[in-house]
Amino acid sequence: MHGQGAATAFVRWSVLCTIRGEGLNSSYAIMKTVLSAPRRAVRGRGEGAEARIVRSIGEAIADRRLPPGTKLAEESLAEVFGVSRERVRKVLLLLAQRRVVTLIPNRGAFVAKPTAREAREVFEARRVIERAVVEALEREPRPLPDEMSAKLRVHLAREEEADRVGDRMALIRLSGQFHQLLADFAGNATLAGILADLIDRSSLAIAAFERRSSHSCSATEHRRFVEALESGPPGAAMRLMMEHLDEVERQLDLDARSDGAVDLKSVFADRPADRTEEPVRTAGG
Amino acid sequence: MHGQGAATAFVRWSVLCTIRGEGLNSSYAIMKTVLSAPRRAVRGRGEGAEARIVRSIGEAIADRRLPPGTKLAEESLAEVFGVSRERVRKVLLLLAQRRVVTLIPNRGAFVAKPTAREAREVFEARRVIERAVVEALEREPRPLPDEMSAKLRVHLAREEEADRVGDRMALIRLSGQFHQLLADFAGNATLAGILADLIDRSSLAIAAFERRSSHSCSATEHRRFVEALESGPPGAAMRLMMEHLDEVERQLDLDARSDGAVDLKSVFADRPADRTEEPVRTAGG
DNA sequence: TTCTCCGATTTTGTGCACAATCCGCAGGGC
DNA sequence: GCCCTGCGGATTGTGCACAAAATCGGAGAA
Repeated sequence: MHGQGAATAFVRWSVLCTIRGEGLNSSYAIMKTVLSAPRRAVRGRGEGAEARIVRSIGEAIADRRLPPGTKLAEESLAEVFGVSRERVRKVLLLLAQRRVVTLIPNRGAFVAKPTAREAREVFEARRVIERAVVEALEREPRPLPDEMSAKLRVHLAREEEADRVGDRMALIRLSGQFHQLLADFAGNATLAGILADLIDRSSLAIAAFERRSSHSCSATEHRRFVEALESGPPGAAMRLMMEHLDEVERQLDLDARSDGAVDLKSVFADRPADRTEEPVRTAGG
Repeated sequence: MHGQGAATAFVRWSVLCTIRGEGLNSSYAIMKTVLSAPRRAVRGRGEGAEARIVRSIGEAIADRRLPPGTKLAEESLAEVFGVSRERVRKVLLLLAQRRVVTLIPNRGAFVAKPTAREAREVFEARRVIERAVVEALEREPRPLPDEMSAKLRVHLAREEEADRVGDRMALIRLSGQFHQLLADFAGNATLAGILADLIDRSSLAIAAFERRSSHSCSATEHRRFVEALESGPPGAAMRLMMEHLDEVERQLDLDARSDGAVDLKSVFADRPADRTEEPVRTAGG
C-alpha cells in the first residue's frame, strides 16, 4: 500500500519519536509502564487473549500513550502481555488492517501516522456516518428511551468530572466513547463498527496534528448536543453535531506543510538561542 | 464475536453447501476449478503474493463462485495457490476482518453467510456512504471531466455487453465495480475503501438472500444514473441512486423467517409428493 | 572532521512439527 | 429402537528453530 519512498520518509520521521532503550530490557520496562497490564501478569493464554491484546493496544493508541510513529516491537509486546510472538504478530496484523498501525516489511510495526490528507478524509467520513447516526436518533420519538437517556447522562457526568479534575487522558477516551455510544443507539451495528475504526483513526490524527494551543471542551459541546437531541427543535442536534466535528477538525494543523517531510530550515529559522533551551528528547537520550 | 449457538447453527447450515470430496484430492480439484489460477502455477512466493491471494479469493466470493457457507480449507487453498499454509492462514485472517469469511475456532474458515439483519445494515450503510459520494459528484462542475466521463462510458458499455451475452458472473462483478468507480471519483480514498468492503458484503448478502425470480437490470439503472449525473437536473442523480439501491435490496428475501434456523416443518408442509421429485442434493451426494 | 563501507547484532519472516480440538462412526447400555 | 460414550481420522492452532533483512557501531580513507 505504501510506496517505498513514503515508507522510508515515514521511518526517518518515526525515529525521532520511537521509544527505545538499550536492548530489550529497557524497552520492556517502558512498554510495561505504557500498556495497562493484563488481568494476570503471567497468564496470556486463553480464549479471548487476542481480543484483549487488541483492545489494550488500541486503547493505548487512542489515549495517545503510544504516539504516532512509536515502534511496536514484537518481542517486547510478547513479553509485556505474556504471550508468544506469533500471537502478537496476529494482533498487529489485525490492527494494521484497521489502519491503526503501519506494517513495513522487514522493519516492523509502528503506530500509524496519518497524512494530512488521510486525516481530512477520516473526518469527512465521520461527518458522513455521524450525520446518518444523528438522523436516526432524531427520528426516534421523544422523550428518548429511559435507558438511552440515563446512559447519556452518566456519560456526560463522567466527561465533566474528567474535565474538572484535568484528566486529559480520560477526557480523550470518553470523548471518543460518546460518539460511539450515539452510534450504538442508532441501531446499525455495521455502521457503528465502521465508525469505531474511524474514531480510533481520528484519535491518531489528533495526536499527529494537534495544535499546541488547542484546548477544546468536548464535554460542553457534547452536553449541548444531548440537550438539543432531547428537547431541542428539529435539526438542532444535527447542526450542533456537524459544528462539533468541524470544530474538532479545525483545531488540527492540517496545512500542506505539515504533510510529508518537515522543512528543517523553516523550523529552526530565526531561533539562534535554541541551544539554551531544553534539548529535544531524541532516540536513546 | 459469534456466540457458540450461532456458530453451531451456522456450521450445521453450511454443511449443505460445503464443497467436499473424499480426501484432499477431490477438494483440491474443485478448488482449482473455482479459483482463478495465479500467474504461474507453482510459484507462490514473492512480494505481493498475499495481496494476490486476497484479491483472488475476494473476487471468487464476489462473483459467487464461492457461495456463502463454503468451507475454505487451509490445506486446499495452500495447494491451489502454491504457498504455505501459514500464508493462507494470514489471508483468511484478513478476509475475516473484512467480514467476508467467518473463522470458527478449531473448525476453520467459511465464506460468510450474513444474517438478514446484517444484510439490511450493510445496505443501509451503503446508502449512507453512497449518498455522500453522489453529493460530492453532483458538486462537481459540469460537464464532468473527460477522464471520468470516458471511464464511465466504457464501463457502461461493458456492463451492457455482459448483459447482452448473458454473462451473469461478469455482470455481477461489473455492477459492483460501477459503484466503486463512482466512489473513486468522489476523491475520498478512505470512504472508497470502506465502500469497497460494503460492496463485497452486499454481494454476499445477495448470494444468500436472492429471490429465485429476481432479475434486475443494473446496467439500465446505471446508465440512467450517469445520464442524470451528466445532464440531469440537480438531485436527479441522487434520487436515481437511492432508488437503485432500494431496488437491489428489495430484490432480496429478507423476511424474518430467512434469518436463523430454517423451520423444516413449514418447508415440507402440504407437500406429500416430495418423494417423487428430484431429491435435494446434500453433502456427499 | 566527515563520509563511506562493512561486519556484528538485533529483529522480522517463514517453514515445520507437534499438540489440541472436532467430526463421524461404531459399539454398548438403557 | 434410541441415546450415550469412546475411538479413529482429519483439520486447525501454536511453539520453535532457522533464514533473511535491516540497523547500528566502528574502522578506515579523503
